[in-house]
Amino acid sequence: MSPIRVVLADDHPVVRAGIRNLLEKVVDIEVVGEASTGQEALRLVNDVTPDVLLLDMELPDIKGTEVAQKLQSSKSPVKILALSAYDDGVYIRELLELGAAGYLIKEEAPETIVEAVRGVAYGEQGWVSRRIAAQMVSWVRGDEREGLKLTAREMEVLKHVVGGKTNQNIAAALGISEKTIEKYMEAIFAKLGVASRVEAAVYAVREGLF
Amino acid sequence: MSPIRVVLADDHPVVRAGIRNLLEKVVDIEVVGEASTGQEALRLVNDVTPDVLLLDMELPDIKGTEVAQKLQSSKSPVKILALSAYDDGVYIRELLELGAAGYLIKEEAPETIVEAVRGVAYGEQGWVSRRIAAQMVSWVRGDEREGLKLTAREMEVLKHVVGGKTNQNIAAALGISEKTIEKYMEAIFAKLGVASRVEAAVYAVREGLF
DNA sequence: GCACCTATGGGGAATATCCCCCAATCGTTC
DNA sequence: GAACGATTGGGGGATATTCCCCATAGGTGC
Repeated sequence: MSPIRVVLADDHPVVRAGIRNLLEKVVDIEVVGEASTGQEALRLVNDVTPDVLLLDMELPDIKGTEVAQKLQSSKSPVKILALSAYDDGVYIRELLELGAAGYLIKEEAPETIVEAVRGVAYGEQGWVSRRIAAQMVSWVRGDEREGLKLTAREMEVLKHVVGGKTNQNIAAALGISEKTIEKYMEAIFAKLGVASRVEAAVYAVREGLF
Repeated sequence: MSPIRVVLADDHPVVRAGIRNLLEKVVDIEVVGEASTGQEALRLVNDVTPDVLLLDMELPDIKGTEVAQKLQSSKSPVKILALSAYDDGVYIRELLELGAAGYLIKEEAPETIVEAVRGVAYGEQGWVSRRIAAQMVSWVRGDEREGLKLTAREMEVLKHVVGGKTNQNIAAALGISEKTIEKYMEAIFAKLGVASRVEAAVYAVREGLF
């Protein structure tokens, strides 16, 4: 059987080296490319058509979720195995909804990563870390607060809030009315369950939304 | 000559594996221990007395700066080489003031890490990444804002700000006038170099002040 | 002793924020 | 085609924030 072909995407050379070393210890996996940015990752996947893309969420240019989205819409057959330092709910939800085959956190034991790569390569879906699984339980278990998901526009506004912008600034930046920004603020507060822009910003930073 | 003995402290197994692999490729370096928490790192350094401690700043239990401080006050001869994903000024300053031998960012090329370990082991001081060096230039160059350090009271106020409290709330909580809180806010903004409570809160969360 | 920092407070005014009210358009979904 | 969500916008008003002005009292340092 031919080996599983893997592309690594992570902005830290050390992390890439670590994973590459890890995967190449086993005979049935071959690392066929490394990318340090989202753009590179997309290009590489197109060029070398790997079986699995090990995709870090914290890339400098494009967000991991966007990379996944682009691959999904381009009907790429690559299996995406997301890798993140954080177990933040928003990312996980988004990723899995975008059809990622799995989601691992970096605290994971090295052997688990090998297992996961092998698993998704052979078609397993929903390969997630134990801690992620625990978190997903809470979503299913009653507190399925639909509101958690911000719209694209709301996320954009929130990003500016975190950047310390005033409603006026944000309105100018987005080219829409300040009144509309106020509307978004209200929606954001309601969805995040907070009562002020400061709390919203703190929430966003803590959850690693940006 | 006996090899350089190194202890790795990082909460991500993958990162540890990567660095270990990297360092063990060269004959004059030996990894004699791995820690995933600050406590473990402290214990390991005492037990195996390595030459160099490669210390990640984002540990789950104790902050990297505290680990450095404890080692410093216990007169440990270990050379601390700080490792962080971020080039944030506060950490760097604190670390270097605590006598860390160097500060690397994870974006660093693998070979540089080997060089840095070797450098500090042989007594070099102030081994920093190029990007860090660039940042330090701005500190030296005139804008030597000593004010960066907040007073105890200011920290207390800032903590409440992060908690989403209004000036009125904070005044009530601290049993002082709202007007005084306003004064503290102005001082905090000036010292942190921000222009609003939102920015101050975001700064505090990002720097892990609480 | 005098300068300096920390902590405390008042007055006033220009903005900014937040929370209600109201509404239209466009796309998807049932 | 009707209902829903996403996006856009207006009006009005109660608070909150920020930035100036001013001040006093206590501690530390040289």
